[in-house]
Amino acid sequence: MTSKRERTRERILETALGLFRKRGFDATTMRDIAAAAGMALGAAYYHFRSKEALVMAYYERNQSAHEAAAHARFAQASDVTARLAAAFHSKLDVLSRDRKLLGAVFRSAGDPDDPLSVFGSGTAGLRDRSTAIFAEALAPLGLPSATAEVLARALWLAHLGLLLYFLHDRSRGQARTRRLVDELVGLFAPALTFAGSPGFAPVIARVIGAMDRARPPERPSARAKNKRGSGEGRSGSA
Amino acid sequence: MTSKRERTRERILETALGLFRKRGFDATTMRDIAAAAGMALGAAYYHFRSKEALVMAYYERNQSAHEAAAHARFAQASDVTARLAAAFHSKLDVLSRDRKLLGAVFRSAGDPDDPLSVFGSGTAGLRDRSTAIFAEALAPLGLPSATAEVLARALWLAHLGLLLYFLHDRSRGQARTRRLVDELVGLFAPALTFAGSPGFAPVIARVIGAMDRARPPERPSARAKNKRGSGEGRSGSA
DNA sequence: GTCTATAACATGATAGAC
DNA sequence: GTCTATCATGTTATAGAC
Repeated sequence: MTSKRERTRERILETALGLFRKRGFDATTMRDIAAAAGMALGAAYYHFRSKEALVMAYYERNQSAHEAAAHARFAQASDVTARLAAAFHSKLDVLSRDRKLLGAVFRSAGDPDDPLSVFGSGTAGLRDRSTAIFAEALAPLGLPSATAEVLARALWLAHLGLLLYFLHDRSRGQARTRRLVDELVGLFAPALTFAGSPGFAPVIARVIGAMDRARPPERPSARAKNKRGSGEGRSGSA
Repeated sequence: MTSKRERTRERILETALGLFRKRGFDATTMRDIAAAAGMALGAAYYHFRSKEALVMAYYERNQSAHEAAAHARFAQASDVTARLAAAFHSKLDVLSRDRKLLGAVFRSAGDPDDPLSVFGSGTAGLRDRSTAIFAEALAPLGLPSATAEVLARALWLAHLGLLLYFLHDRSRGQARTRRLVDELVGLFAPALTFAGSPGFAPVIARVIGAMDRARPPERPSARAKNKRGSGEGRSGSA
């Protein structure tokens, strides 16, 4: 039994996505969404604290879709080249209708205080799930776990870049992005085969060391939603 | 002799940067800027068509600073490892005070229609200048020009990633970012030495081919400033 | 051409009543 | 949970002073 809360949330999200797809993210206002969902502006904000939160909710849902799609493809793909291509292509498949929304995901990337930043702690769960798919793609290599983890993270990063490319790609059906995936996977996947060989151990160790030292210590998550430094508005809970 | 126009522009930009640095980009309003610069809101907009345009003006200026700083360092650095480190570190030097502004640069990255997007045609000039610095760092290798160009572009891309890391880096003096530069440069620069050797020619050719096919054809620059699909506002020049 | 003063607008977001 | 104000801000517009 879905609660009323959930049903309302769903209705808002569905309505918003429809409008985003049709007009784009910026051209769709929260008032449009609320009106189309048959409720007042405030009600929409009650369920989603910001317009970008709607995109994040969508993205969370899509993560599940990506997992399903990737797993389906993985079942047919045993070698790493095919599995990597499967991981990337299935992501593109899942997002194909929604390039217009995708930009909103990146908008907060450069703001460390934004809870919705792709790199922030607020999205860690989603990030881990996404990274896990790439780890699965690499599974047949049987790499040491530390190596596999580093590679999966690197692939997740590359996948972000790919989405950026995808989003800017005006070729029909984003054919260029599709080809780019094939070319890059074809180029680098064979090299990965060597990543487990003993000769590369020192290199791998060095990369792992560098990435470990580089990884920021998890901060206690500063829940700073207030952009306006002074403008406390009327939120005066003195 | 600087025109009045230029002097006023300078004053606005300087004031804005001061406020951005102190309070951050979002917390600084155009009204604040105009007031602090001792002029009316309209005057600020007369000189800068948008708030982000201020950031871009700043970025343009910083590009020049980076060129100067990098060249100064290049004069002392002959081997590629040192030159690459110089290129990256000088960029960080130039931006060190301004991490709070940097986020604004990335905000529009995911919007293909935004003239200020780092990947868009509106910023092509700045992008080329920035890429050129990395090409200079590689100069001692004497690589074929096609190879050098591909590598320089790749480095420019990596440098964007570095800025993203820099911006999120909360370590004191962004020490982690500094170390990351050293580690990555130390790791990859030696490998670049082989990029010119005949054995790697086929690999390089393949990468160049992939990147050429992937590069989008320069579009005739759709100067779309109008985000709101329908909202023509009052600009009704029927 | 540069700027002031002021009003207006659309939108994202919030507070407080019901 | 939902609605009705109400706000702050980016941005545009207008009319005129120098």
